[in-house]
Amino acid sequence: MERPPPSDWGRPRTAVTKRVDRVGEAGWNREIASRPRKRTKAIFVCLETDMAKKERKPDQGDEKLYALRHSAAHVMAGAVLELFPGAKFGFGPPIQDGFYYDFDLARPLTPDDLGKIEAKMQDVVKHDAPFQHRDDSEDEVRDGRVSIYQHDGFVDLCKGPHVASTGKIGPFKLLSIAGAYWRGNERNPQLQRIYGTVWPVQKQLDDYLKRLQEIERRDHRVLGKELELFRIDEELGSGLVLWLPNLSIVREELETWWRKIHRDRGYTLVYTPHIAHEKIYLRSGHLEKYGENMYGPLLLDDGTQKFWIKPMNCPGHIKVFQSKIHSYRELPLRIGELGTVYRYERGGTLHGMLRVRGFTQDDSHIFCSWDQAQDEIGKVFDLALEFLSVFGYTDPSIYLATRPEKRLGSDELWDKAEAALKTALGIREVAYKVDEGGGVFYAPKIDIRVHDAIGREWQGATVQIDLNLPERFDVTFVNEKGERERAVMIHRVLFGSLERFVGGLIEHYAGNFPVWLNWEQVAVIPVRESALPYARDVATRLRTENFRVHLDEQAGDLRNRVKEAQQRKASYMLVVGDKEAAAGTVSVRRRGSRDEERGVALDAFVDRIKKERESKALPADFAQHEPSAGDSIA
RNA sequence: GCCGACGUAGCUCAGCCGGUAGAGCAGCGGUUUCGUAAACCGCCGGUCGGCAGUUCGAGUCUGCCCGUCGGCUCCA
Repeated sequence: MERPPPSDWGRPRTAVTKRVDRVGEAGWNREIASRPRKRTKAIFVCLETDMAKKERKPDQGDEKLYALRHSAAHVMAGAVLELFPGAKFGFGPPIQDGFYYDFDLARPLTPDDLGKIEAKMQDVVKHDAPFQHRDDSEDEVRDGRVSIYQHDGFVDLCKGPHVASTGKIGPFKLLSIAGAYWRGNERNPQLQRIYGTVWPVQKQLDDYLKRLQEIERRDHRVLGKELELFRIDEELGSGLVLWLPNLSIVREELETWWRKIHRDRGYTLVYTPHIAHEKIYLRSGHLEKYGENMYGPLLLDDGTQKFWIKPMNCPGHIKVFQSKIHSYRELPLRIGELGTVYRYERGGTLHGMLRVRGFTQDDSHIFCSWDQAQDEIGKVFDLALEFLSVFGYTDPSIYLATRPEKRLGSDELWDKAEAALKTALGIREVAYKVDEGGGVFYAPKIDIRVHDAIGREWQGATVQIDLNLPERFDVTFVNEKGERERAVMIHRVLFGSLERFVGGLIEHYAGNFPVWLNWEQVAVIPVRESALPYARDVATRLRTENFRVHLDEQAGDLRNRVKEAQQRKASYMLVVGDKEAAAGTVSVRRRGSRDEERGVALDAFVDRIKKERESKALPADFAQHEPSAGDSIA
């Protein structure tokens, strides 16, 4: 079946086309043409547009890696063209750890094709054909200069840089096939994208592939099954998470701690309903702006009453605030809730616990005056950093996301809000990057992104100044002059959603939770039946200290029972036999370790694990890996 | 939602060109009493994602739907 070509592709020609209409947002405007077979197989035109002149993105690698990835992408494109005559080409940029290239082909690619393409690429690499650069061409182009790279019989018109010759391309591997919209716009036709990776030396490729395996091993969906953490049941509904008993314990601990740190910081914790009358979502603008994602309506009283399931907690918190008139003396008023919301996300976007349809936000709305706003933002900011560091997330980077093109509220308000965020960051002297236009339609925001144990970046916390709802709901307080004044509404989350956060934690810890969160803090394993009474005493003692203990009463091989405790990810295994019973000691073995520490006094152990629990210490088997070596060549 | 792949017992997977399901682990019942990552024997367990269709006959072929996975788009 022939798919229609992307709408703004050029017609095949015998020479480089001169039709260059406009510069796309993606930066590279290109036309495709084909030349007589023998000499030239395909031609790309890359104009030097503003975007093209822009610096490389940091994750595309330094200049050498960029060239390597870029060159591999072009060699791949050449190989694809040989195997699929008539193939058309989209973009093929370097990306973090590799490259991709988009193609329009007569038939869908299969995994087998990847091997064939790889083989062709190997041939080209063996050939060691030089990448030749020409700075102009015989072709007319309205604006910009044409820059051509050529290797073998294959001509690329693009800006480079490339490696000197195809032989300089290091070990590579094609990884996956995926669909991708032409120019990233979902109204456009879809192309087939091949992802690949390439490295200067074999060891780096091996390391990278090992890292991919490590990521797979940590996948929260896999660990979620193995450790009985959560389940998503088709019959119950996709995107809806069942927290199994083990993970429920983790959540309970997190929530308890969350409540404590919020009460300590002057937050008022509330509960609001899960469904609400249509009126409120008409007023808030949610139905208009967000209706497609909302569950509902629920029709009652013959359809005259409409209710919707809440997708956000803000309207409820505003109603809490408005339950009485507030004096400036009461501000800032910090209203917080572990608020469960439901959003109908498109099917293809769901992903384990990281992208679901029902989730609980640790949501807070801070109502204050403009004078107080930057101070409040600063406090949230400090809290967020403190909070994230407890989990061992490191190397936070801060982004200030400013007004997007499509937005609500006057420029004057946006100026004020952005200024408040900036000042808060400035006072704390933190380095931050500006994400121009990255704000949401109703608010500029500060995002905190952190790195996990294997160097991946996660969205940590976000702070926004809402410019929409205070107006719509006429949220006010009484100022010192006795006048009603518009309140500022700061919206913030720390976890984001508990589902996403905990899903991320599973991967971050690789299932090895610290003592304070672990569902099985101690496994008590008697060597044989004769030690069972003592084992019971040990378990009882620990339970008195509020530890979660698994007492292993089954008969069987000790080795096997230790293995099972390791597999359940118990933080500690206490093996007790007749010797321990006589001495009042335990033999301590830590999760992940093959060594045991014998003859530890029970009291000493209790003391140790209590300290570990109270300090929320990261587990001994937690290792912070180096961030991806990926972006430069040492 | 879109492109592609996939969907067999609680889990991981086998099942050749269509002839009416098989293993390991888990579970259960025994046996084993054993000092730190898999003791032995037996048993139970499957509307082969769902609904249609082709066929004498479908887990195997076709269509639609649901779900999952890799991405795109979107996002907490």
